[in-house]
Amino acid sequence: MTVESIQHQSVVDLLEARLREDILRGRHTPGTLLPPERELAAGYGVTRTTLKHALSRLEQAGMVSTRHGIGTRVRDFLRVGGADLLPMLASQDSGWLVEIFEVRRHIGSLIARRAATRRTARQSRRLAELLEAVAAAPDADAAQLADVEVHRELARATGNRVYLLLTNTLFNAYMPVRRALCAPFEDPAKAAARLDPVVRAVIDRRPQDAERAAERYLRETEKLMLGALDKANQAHAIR
Amino acid sequence: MTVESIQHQSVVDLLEARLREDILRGRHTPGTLLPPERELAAGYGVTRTTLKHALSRLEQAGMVSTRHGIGTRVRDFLRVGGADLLPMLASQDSGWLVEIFEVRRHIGSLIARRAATRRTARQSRRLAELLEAVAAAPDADAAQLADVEVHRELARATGNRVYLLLTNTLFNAYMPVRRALCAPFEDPAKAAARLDPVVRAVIDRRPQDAERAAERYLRETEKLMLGALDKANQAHAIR
DNA sequence: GCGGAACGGTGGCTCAGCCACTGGTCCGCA
DNA sequence: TGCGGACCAGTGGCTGAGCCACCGTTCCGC
Repeated sequence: MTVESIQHQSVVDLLEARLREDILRGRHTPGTLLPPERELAAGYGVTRTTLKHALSRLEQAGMVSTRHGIGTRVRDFLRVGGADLLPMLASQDSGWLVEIFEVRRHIGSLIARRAATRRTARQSRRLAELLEAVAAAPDADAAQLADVEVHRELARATGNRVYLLLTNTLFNAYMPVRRALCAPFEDPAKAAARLDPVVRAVIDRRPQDAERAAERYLRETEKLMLGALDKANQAHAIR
Repeated sequence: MTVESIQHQSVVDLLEARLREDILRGRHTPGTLLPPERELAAGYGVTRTTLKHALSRLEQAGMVSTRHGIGTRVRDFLRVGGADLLPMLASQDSGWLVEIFEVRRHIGSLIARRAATRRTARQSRRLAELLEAVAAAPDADAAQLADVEVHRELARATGNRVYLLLTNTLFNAYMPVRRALCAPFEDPAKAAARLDPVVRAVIDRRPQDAERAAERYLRETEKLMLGALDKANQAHAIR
């Protein structure tokens, strides 16, 4: 049993999730003012202090903006929000996953190409090690996490720290739902074999090949993930 | 003088900024526990409640992680953090700007290419309008904001909402320092002229041209921005 | 020797209250 | 009648004290 599987949902966490959901579902329209804090807190059955903690997080996430003496306004977050909204959007509506994967594919290819021209010797060694770790993973879950590490190292090998942060953002986006997406890693050895051409091309400094291999790898992985997801959804629908 | 005339920096805002700075400057090493909340609050001269608001934001930003009964640990945010850290990193150290621009160039080209194949008729019209708005901007500041709108619409024209969020993230990263980067927009008409080939190629559905034009536009703009920044830094150093 | 109870320390959350900011109203003066 | 300033009601900002829940350790009794 891993640490992350059991999340202690604190009151603030729950409240935040609920507020977010109410906003995403359109109960509070973008552009309008939320009810006063005292009223809202009473409505959700919590203290104003607790409500403020939750609102404060939503504000930092860019979903609402608060002004002293005025109130709290729901922002048009799809217009001005950043990629850090993705985790909550993805767990709310799986339509986002398709779009996330597409972008991941494009950017992943970019990263692989660039890593192939910039990687250091040390990073080559590390990539080889991490690929080994994928193959040696005891189960799908561990393989999935090991796979993420390989991609993090690829991003690091671009020599541009922003690529690493971007990769993290995209991974974070499907971390909350990753359990449903571990199909490609059921057989860790095969997963490692699919990933191998990418790592090899980067180590051998073949940018074009690296780009193509990454594109291919990401496309295959995506297909397996979404295939499993569809199947699950169908089973769910039948039931 | 009471408060900063323009900025409404609340206590929580200031406290958050200060904590962040202390972490970024290495006063609290990643991996270690922060002092207990009661102690930390006393140290900063605020209530525990207020401190918690600030910590709660930092936690959501991925810079610290709090566990009940244990304490608050400083996370290795460069390893696991997302792109939403960029605004604070960029305003802390201008070295980030160079890397942000590079990624912006790569992804901007990607977006232009894709927009050229996917844009709708409505989006074409809107792009043309927004380009007009850049040319008609009264000053550099307005031109810069109008320019951002064009890029947002380009991202929207990819048909993939994740690209819009990503674009927002990258823009947000240099929004805090954008005043120092308005050099390319001193002459709004010229700025619009530089941007014109990109918009035109997208409207005409010429993906390859759009990609190249975007690459070129972003490279030029970047050069102007960083050139102005260097000059400012030199002047600053001399003084 | 070992298992469970107790303890000290930590964060989670509540409560009641006062302060500060905003926008509108209303009154007094010209 | 027009207008400017004082006032007021409503809103978020912040406080301080307090209690609860959780964790790791220690210590005691079996």
